[in-house]
Amino acid sequence: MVRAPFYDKNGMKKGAWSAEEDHKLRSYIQRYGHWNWRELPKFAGLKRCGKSCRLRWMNYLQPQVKHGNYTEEEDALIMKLHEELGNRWSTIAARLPGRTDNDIKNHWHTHLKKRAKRNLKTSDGKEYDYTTSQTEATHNSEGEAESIIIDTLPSMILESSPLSPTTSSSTELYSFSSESGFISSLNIGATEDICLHSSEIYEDQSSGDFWSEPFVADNIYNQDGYPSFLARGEFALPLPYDMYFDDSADLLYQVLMHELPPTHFYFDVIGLWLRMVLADLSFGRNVNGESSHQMPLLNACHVIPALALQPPYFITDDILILTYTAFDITLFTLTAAISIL
DNA sequence: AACGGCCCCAACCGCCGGATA
DNA sequence: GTATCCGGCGGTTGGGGCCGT
Repeated sequence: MVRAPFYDKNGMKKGAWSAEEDHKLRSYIQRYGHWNWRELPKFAGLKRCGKSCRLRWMNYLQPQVKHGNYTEEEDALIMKLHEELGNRWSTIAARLPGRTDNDIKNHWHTHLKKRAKRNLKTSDGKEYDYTTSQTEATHNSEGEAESIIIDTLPSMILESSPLSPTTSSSTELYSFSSESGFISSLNIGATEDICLHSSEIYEDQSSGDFWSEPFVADNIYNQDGYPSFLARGEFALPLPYDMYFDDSADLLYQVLMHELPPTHFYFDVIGLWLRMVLADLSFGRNVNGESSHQMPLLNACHVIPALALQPPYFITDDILILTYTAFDITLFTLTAAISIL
């Protein structure tokens, strides 16, 4: 029924999606939203292009999406709307909750197109009375009228756009994690996990638990959503604060490289996280410092708590905390903790 | 049972418009 | 004003499944 999976010349997987891929994509989006389709597969641990991920999510994985089993009233509505709008499938889909443009398009070509032709012929020149058909169809067996719901179902998924500055506070971002109710199973404190090199971390994406598992450390945040150790002032910047205001993630990464012993086994892992987060933040704001619709704060949200997670392992007496405040991400302060043993 | 053709639909592709740099 | 990026849209395709011969 679907195309056999294969890899293109760029190493991107194409063709049918596996259950594991579905699980990774669904888990990631349900937890962090889709902030940038092109970047998303990297963080979700998928070897797919962003477009493919978007398509898979929009047409198949979204929880409110219905498959098949078109009702008579849905068929009638599609035929009526198609007569009015033509092949504007997305517009038609917007009028049918739970149905996607692709699904409606397929349904039209495989079922309704023939029926429309047949209706035109059998009605002997008379137009098919969609209104009558719909009215009849919307009465159930008890004779009570059922209205066709036009409004889109409220999505349970946190959408990334538009993410207004008002909703961009760190408090709300962190509470998103908490309200989702996921408990971290990331046992990063275990010796065998700590000793992973960053390249192994990347490779481990396919196993699921590194990137796909949530990072939550509720007890380490104060009521403002900041890490409690940060609120207590238990940090110091190794360089003038202005040094950290820069668009370049690489620059800050270089600072870290200079400040920290590169042989430290934490360094690769945390440096990698920090690099990714900073790249996201740079990417997510425009020249005026305004957050754009592509703001990947949700991604930052899922990375940052991890940095302060498991206090016995990351919060030690010898700790370096770097604070990077994006210009107007509304008091959102990115804090990375680098443990130096 | 074997074969071939059609059906169905998930997924791909190319293009477009809007936003941003 | 122009270039680039990204998401969205609609047309098309690939191939497994079904059905008739």
